[in-house]
Amino acid sequence: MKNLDLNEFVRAKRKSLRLTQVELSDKSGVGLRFVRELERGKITLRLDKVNQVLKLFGYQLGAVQLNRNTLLDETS
Amino acid sequence: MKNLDLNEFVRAKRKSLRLTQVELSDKSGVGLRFVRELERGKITLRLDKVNQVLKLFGYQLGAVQLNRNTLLDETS
DNA sequence: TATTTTTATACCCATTCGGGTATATATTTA
DNA sequence: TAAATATATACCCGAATGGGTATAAAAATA
Repeated sequence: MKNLDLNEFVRAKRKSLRLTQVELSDKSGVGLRFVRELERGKITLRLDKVNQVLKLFGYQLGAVQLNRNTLLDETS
Repeated sequence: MKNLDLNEFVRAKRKSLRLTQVELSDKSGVGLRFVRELERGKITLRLDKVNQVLKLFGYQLGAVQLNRNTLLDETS
């Protein structure tokens, strides 16, 4: 199954910083292919690689409750 | 302050349900070795496998903010 | 329209995850 | 104490990740 908006979150954050996938790849240190697979919603990615990207945005992976309406992006 | 690490979270949740690693392995469908590596804090795990475990607790992986110096911790 | 930029697929392949299993080391219980 | 249970560590190995690269397609720009 798709990975809970994580892909959309990354894409939105990247766009908000006006970065291309190539630039995000360079800045985060992960491969370009990884950035693309991440934004496309691949679910078998490695935790450390995802965190490497999220760290640029000031985020990291953590356990969040299901059921709760997290459809709203509270980036305010 | 660190937001309860994923490995500690899993272990705490498992203990609260009075499950052994073997039982968690069976119920979640991941291998026993994976459960142990997860609770030991291995960072190169796969997203889908971690989510397979978290789902049992009603959680899943998501992007959470770093540098949360506010005191509104909902940690048990 | 044409050009440029960005993103999507496909391929090769070294690295390594993750399952299973066995053994060793706690930890708990009688 | 011993016995039972739980957890940690180590090994083999198939399968898949992720990097790099090339090409195609799409989107943006003039």
